[in-house]
Amino acid sequence: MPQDSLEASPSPRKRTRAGAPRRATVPQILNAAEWTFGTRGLKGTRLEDIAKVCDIPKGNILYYFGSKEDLYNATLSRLLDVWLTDADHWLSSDKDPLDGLRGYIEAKIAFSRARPEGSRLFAQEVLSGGHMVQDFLRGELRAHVARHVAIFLEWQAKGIMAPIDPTHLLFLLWSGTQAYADMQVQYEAVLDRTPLTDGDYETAVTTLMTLVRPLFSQPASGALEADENKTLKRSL
Amino acid sequence: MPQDSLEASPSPRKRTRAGAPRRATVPQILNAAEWTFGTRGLKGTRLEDIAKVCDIPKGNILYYFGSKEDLYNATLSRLLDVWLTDADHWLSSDKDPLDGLRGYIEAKIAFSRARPEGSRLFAQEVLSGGHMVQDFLRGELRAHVARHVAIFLEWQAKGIMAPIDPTHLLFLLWSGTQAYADMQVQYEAVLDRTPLTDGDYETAVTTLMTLVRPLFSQPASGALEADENKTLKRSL
DNA sequence: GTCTATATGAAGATAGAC
DNA sequence: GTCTATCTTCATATAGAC
Repeated sequence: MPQDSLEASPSPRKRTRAGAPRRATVPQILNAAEWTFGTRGLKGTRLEDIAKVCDIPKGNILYYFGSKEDLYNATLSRLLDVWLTDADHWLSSDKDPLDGLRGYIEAKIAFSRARPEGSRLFAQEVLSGGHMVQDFLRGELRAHVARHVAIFLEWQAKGIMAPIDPTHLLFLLWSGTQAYADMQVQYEAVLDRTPLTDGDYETAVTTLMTLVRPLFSQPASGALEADENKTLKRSL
Repeated sequence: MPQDSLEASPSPRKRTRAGAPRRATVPQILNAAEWTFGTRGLKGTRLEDIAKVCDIPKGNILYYFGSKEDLYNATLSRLLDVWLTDADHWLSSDKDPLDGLRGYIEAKIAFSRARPEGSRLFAQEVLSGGHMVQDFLRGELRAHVARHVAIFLEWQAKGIMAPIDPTHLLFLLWSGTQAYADMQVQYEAVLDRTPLTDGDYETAVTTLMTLVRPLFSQPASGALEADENKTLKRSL
């Protein structure tokens, strides 16, 4: 029940069996809120818009959540919960690096495709200064980064990964994958396709993998095709 | 006078020598608007905020620009003008690919650093559906992409560039560089530095170059350092 | 041509009905 | 416990003063 943590629930004292409408409505509101906040921002969103999507009177939203800002926070926190856990387990020091990275990249791209509004919501928030997610950024996210950086460093210590700044590499993986949600309309306009196709998202993964692969190559398989006749052993 | 194109100037019929306050005030307003719109979005921005920065009464803004939306459009269009021209000349088929790419990447990062609000303004706009920049996306930007893609394809035809999707590679260059403006607070939180240092931005460039370099390697210089003793000639 | 006081409208929150 | 009518605030835009 991650989303309940921030919810201003009006005294759920006695374990009432009522609240059937509540259990149905609250997640519905959160979904609609994620969509609307993600595309229109906090200020750009009217509670009535969310209400209309849910087909409920706008007052009800303020009944379930105390205020517009509270709803915004609840929506954000539900999102952040999914986020990290989703891609976190892909990278570990014992797995094959390239397999792990491919899984990570595919997971991030899949998220951008499946829940673009979520990605956009977070982007909107960070873009606007990220005041609502300061704790998250300085806490959970920093820990998440530290874990992944440690893995990269381990690989580099073992000599199986090229010397590249681990943190900035992560930044590039984030931005490259999330942009397929955040900059979606830009990409659609450039590619002249709405929506983007399966093939487009596959190409996205392939392109990222092509850039990442040489970091692990002995020496550089895949950079140029049809070229397997080269020195395959490295100095280590 | 790019910004005048969208400006609702009230009948500048007779070539009046007045407008001295105008010439001083209008750019000032546009600068303040770029900042405010970029960090708070269209809806999140109050004309009074912009007015306060410029130290003028808020009514004046509506005098110079017809409406809030008109000011927003003017701000956007001034930004887009700078944008493409800025990095456009770095890539050309006769230059050395890696030099060109380094120039391009450095220019984009420099822009992210020098004018982060501008980058954020554009990001906000695209994130929100990009309705105000549809023409730009489907016109100038698409042409810009076509030019660069053509160069990449030429390099690939010559066999000096690895087979990677040119458009998606561009996407990654954009997202990777712009994120240093758009996701600035996130990066600052992760790196625990505010603001980011010269070194951080240098590392950003280096990291991107490390990923891009193998695309042009004979066969893969730079992927792992201290390893210049390998086959330097390719099959072509 | 430049600036200011006022009107108009919209959206969030509250209090009270069911 | 759930929902709705009303209040209040606040920001844009207008009209008119200087």
